[in-house]
Amino acid sequence: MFEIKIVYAGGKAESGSLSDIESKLKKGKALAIKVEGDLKDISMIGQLGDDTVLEAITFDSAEGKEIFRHSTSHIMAHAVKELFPEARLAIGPSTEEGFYYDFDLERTLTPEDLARIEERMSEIIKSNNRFGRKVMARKDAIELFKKAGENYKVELLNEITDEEVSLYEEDGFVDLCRGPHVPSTGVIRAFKLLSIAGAYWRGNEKNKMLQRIYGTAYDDKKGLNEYLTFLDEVKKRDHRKLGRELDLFSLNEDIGPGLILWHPNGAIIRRAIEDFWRDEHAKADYKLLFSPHIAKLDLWRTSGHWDFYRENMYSPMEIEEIEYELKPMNCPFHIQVYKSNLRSYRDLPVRYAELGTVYRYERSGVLHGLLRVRGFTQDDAHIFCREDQIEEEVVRVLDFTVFVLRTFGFDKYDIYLSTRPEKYVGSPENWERSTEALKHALELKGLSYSIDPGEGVFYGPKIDIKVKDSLNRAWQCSTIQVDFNNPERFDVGYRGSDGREHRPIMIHRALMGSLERFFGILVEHYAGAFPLWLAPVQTAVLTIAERHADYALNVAGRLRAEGIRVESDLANEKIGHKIREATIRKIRYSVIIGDKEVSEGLLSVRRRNGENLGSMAFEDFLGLIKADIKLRR
RNA sequence: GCCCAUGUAGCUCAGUCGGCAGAGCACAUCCUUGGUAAGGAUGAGGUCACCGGUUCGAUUCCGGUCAUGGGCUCCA
Repeated sequence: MFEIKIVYAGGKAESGSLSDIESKLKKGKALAIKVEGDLKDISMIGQLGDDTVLEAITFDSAEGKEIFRHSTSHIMAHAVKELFPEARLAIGPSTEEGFYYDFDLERTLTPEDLARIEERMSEIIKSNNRFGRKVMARKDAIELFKKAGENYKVELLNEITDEEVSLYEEDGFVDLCRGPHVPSTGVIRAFKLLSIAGAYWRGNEKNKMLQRIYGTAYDDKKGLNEYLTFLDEVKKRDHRKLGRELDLFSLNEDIGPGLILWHPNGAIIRRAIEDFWRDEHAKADYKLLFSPHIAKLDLWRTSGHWDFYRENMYSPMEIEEIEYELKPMNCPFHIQVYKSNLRSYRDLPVRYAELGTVYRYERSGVLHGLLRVRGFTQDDAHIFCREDQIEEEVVRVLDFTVFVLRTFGFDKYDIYLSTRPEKYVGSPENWERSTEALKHALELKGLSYSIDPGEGVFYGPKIDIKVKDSLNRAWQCSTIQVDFNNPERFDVGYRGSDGREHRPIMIHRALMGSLERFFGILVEHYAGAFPLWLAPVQTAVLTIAERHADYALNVAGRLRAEGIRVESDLANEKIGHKIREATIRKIRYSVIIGDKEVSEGLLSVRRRNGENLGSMAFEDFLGLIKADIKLRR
C-alpha cells in the first residue's frame, strides 16, 4: 500500500495515503513540507515516492515563520505592482521578526500608501489564490523578466549558476523565487505593514537607493497583536524618551551630534556603576589607571590605527608643529604604562583597567541616542600575559563578565567566537593556539557559543557576548579579544626564565562595552525603574498638609545622613498628586507624613507598585531600604 | 555619507490654502490643608531650528545648512 508518514515538530506523527495526505497536512496547519532535509511546497507531494517520511513545517518553527512571511512579502509585492505598475521589484526576504520587500519606484511611498497596499493585500488574501510553482530554464526566465522590465530580477538571474530556476505565480503575479511557499494566500491570517525606509540595492552604497517596506505576519491575530504590543513596549522603554522624562541625559545641537550631557540623575547612576566597577576590578587584581584624551599622531601610526582605523578618527590638530590626535582607543596608553618598566615573566599577567573616554568619528546617519555616539567611555582593560596563560585569563574574564552582567539583571547571553578573517596578522599557528584557548575557556565554563567564522579582528580571535534584556532583545556589550599585533608593533617584551626577551600576548576586554551604551541599555532593560542601588532618587518624603513639613524635613534629613538619596515634596498639593508624581518619576518608596505619623512618630511607606506597607519606625524603613541597596535589587 | 520623514512654548502636539501664533502637561502667584496615581483660579512663557530667496508682507512658498527619527552600511 502507498503510504506516507507525516511527522510534526512536537513529535506527533500520522500516516495516510497519497489521496488524503493533503487534507491531513491542511488540518495539521502545515505550510510546507520537508523531505530528506529539503523544504518543498505541499503541492509537491504528488512527486513523492512510496513510504516517504515527511516533516510538516508549521508556523511554530523558524522555518515555518520564514516561509509564511516570505509568502506575505510576495503578496505585498503583488499589491504594490497593482497599485504602482511602474515599480521595479528587487528582493523580498523574511527577517527575524517579519519581512520586507525593496522596490525601485520613482514616486515616494507615504504612510497613506501603506494603508492602500494593506487593503489590496487583504483582498488578495481573501481570494485565497494558490501559489503555483513553475520551473523553467534560466535563460527563459531572463527573457521573461527582461520583457517585463524587471531589471533587478534579470541581474539576480545572471548571477545564478543553476541552469533551471523556479518561479512562483499567484493570480497572475509572477516572481522569481526559490520557495517554498504556503499553499495559498488565504493562510495569511494576520499581517501588518510597519514602515518605509531607504535601502541600497544589495546593501551597497554605490548602488541605487530603493524603497523598502517592512512588515510582519502571523498565523493568527493573537500573535500579531502580541508583537504589536511588544513594539509598543519597546517604544515606551526607549531610552531617549525615558532619558528626557527622568532627566537623565541630553544631546544638544549646540554641542554636537553624538556627544552626551549627563544630567545629575544620569550622573548618579553612572557614578554608582563606576564605583561598583572600580571596586570589583581592584578585587579582581586589575591595576586601575588614567590616560590622556589626546596623544601625538605618531602613537597612532605605531599602533596602526592611523592606517586601519583612520576613517573613524577625528582629524589631527597641530600644536607646536606636532600633530596630535583625539584618542579613539586606550590600548596604546596601557602599552606605554607596561613599557615604563622592565617586566619579568614573574610579573605576568599584568592587568590594566581604565574607564577610558574615547572619541570616534561615526557617520552622521548611524548616531542613535546613547547607543551609538561619538564620545564615550569604555570599561576597558588590557591583560599582558604569556601565551600559555591566555586560557586561564580568559576564564577569569568570563567569570568576571558573568558576575558583572548578572549584577545588572542580565542572566541570558548569546556568545560568539570569531575566528581568523581573511586579512590577518600573526602566524596561523598563533591564531590556531589562541582560538583553541578561547574555545577551551568557554567549554571549561560550560558556556555554549556559536562560531562566527572569519569575523575575528585582524589582530586576533575574539569572544563577543550579547546580553538578553527583559524584552529578550540581544545587545552586544562584552568583548574579549586576543591581540598578537600591538605587542609586536610597540615592541613589548618581558624577560623569561631563560633570561631572554619574549613577546607577551595582549588581551583586550570590555565588560559593559561603553558606559553610554550600557546605560542606554539599562534604561530600556529596567524601563527606567532602576534597582535601588542605581536609582537617582531612592525615596520621596511626601506631606499631607503644610503643618507636616517640619517632621518630613527631619525624616528626609535623617535618611540623607544615612547616605540615602531622598527628596521631599512639601508642595501645596493633594497626596494623590504627589504620589502620582513620585510614581511617574519611578521612585520606588514614598514615605507619607500626616497627622497620624507625626503623633505616633512613625512613617507610612508605599511602594511604587501601589503596595501599602503601612506604618513603620524610621529604623525599620531604613533597614528595608538598605537591604535593597546592599542586595542591589 | 546616502534615501525618506520631521523640526512651532521646558515637554507632547495642533495650526496658519502668505496677513499680530494655539492646546494640554510642566512652571509662577493666589485660593484650598486635602490620607495613597492628576483640587480650583489667574498668570508668565515662542525671532515657529538656522541662513538666504520670492513677496507690500514669510512661521507658512522656494533653495541651502544644521539637528533629530526610520533604514542602508559600520560598530561599543
